[in-house]
Amino acid sequence: MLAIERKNQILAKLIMDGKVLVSDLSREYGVTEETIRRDLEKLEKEGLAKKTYGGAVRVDNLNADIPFYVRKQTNVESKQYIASIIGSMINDGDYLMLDSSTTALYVIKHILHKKKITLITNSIEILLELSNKSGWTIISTGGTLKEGGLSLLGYQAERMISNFHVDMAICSCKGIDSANGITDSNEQDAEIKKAFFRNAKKRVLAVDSTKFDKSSFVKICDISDVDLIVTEKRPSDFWLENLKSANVELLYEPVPEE
Amino acid sequence: MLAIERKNQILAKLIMDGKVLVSDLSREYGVTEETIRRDLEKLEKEGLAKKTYGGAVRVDNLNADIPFYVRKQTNVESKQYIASIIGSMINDGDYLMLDSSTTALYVIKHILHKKKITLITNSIEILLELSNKSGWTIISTGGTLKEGGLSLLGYQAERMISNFHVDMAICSCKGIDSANGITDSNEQDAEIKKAFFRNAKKRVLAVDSTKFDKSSFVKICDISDVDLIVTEKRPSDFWLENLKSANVELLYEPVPEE
DNA sequence: GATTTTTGCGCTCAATTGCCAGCATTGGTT
DNA sequence: AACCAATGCTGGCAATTGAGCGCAAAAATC
Repeated sequence: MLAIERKNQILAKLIMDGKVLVSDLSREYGVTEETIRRDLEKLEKEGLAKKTYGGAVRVDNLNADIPFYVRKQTNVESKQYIASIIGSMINDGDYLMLDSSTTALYVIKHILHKKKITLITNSIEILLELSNKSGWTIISTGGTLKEGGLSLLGYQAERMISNFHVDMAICSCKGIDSANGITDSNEQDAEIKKAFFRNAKKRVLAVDSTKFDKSSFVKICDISDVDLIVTEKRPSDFWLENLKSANVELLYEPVPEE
Repeated sequence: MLAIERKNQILAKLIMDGKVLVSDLSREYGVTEETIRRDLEKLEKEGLAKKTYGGAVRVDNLNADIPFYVRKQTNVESKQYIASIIGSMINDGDYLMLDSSTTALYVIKHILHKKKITLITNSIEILLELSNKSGWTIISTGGTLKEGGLSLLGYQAERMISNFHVDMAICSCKGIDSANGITDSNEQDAEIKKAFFRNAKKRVLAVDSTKFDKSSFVKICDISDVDLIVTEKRPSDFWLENLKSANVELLYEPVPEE
């Protein structure tokens, strides 16, 4: 038996059982315990096992599996909070559009208990999250896979979006600024968001407070083009006034559910 | 014996058995171990093997890196083998369509080292697998997420597919039968495969040998409509004759690469 | 027939494994 | 809490086996 084969089998056993014992493995493979320890040592170096006295245990680094998830998850609490507010506005039977943001994914997690949701998204993570969901209608925009990301972009996606009209579109952005409006860091993402907003009755922008007074390269739309902005804490008086005059609703606290 | 011939036989053995030993192969082919090592070196460069002390193992991170969807992986060896044959037919710069089958996913894993591939797929797993790939163009068909699955279906997907024309479409099926042709278990999947085939110059059907003489509910197309069938072992004389008269190419062994 | 590719040989280097001695950890006992 | 025996761990060493490299011969290709 090849050394690597033994190592792989140990890994498989480790994954299945959660733990392995040096003594067992030594007997099972007919090698000395030192050899087993050296195998476990390698697995530990690869981040797949954690050695302990007498054996090793599994290390559950599901995050490490899908490299995409490694991206920096900034402001998780803010995004969760924003997502919970948005989630509380969604009702059974709603028709939604969601972009490919972390916040959108959190929104999904908050509304998993709702019935008969129909949604259109360009996020592959959302599709994955919902692959076991029954009773919903989940439509992917299709399009070109963004390099190094899990979102679908391009004119095919835009055209697909244009075929649908929904109650509410939920998008995020990179910056919101009174001079430049709502902006994103690249054209393709911005175009998708434009398309979402074009085809939704209610346009919801999810932005954590760090995005205020920032602007990025590509304009998505004017501030007055969105219907509702959801953030995680009370913006400055300037912004309250600004949004009010632009006739944009603002939420930074949970809404009482019906 | 030609060097390439030996290399292909080693590959076949590797895929079927999961591993090969340098010492065995050296004895079996009557060449020195260096020669075998050089063969394995080439296979490793092509991404088809992983050299290790004493031999080589199949690139079998496949089982390890799809931890969530631990769906029953039937006939893994057959599918791997079929995928390697198909993979060897794909060249840098090719335009492909791939359906949402396990075999298609394996094909992807076998061609990760190719350059500038453009592909269209309705498989979410393939999108995931390729989310970190740079230099390729990866297009999702979009469409409705299949309940309990990771594929995209529906007329939106079909329409997206109809916008593209590719060199080769690679699909699987549930059954192939001389009376009923090529069949699948549900209409939506079948429609997608029809669309793939409609828009491809070369239509490749990947079927493990258990699918022969089976038929399912929905017809995809006639046997004579496909250009190439790839399977993992020599079908019966009846089928050889049948496919020959239908003018369908058949492969069940690795093809010599250029 | 010339050129490129493949193969074999001899050599050195590297990897794997087992063994052993000494040290650390554990769990139970006083 | 201190102690002790059992079990496990670590690091060094040696033996075995495989790997890598350069070069020359053989084979295939043009």
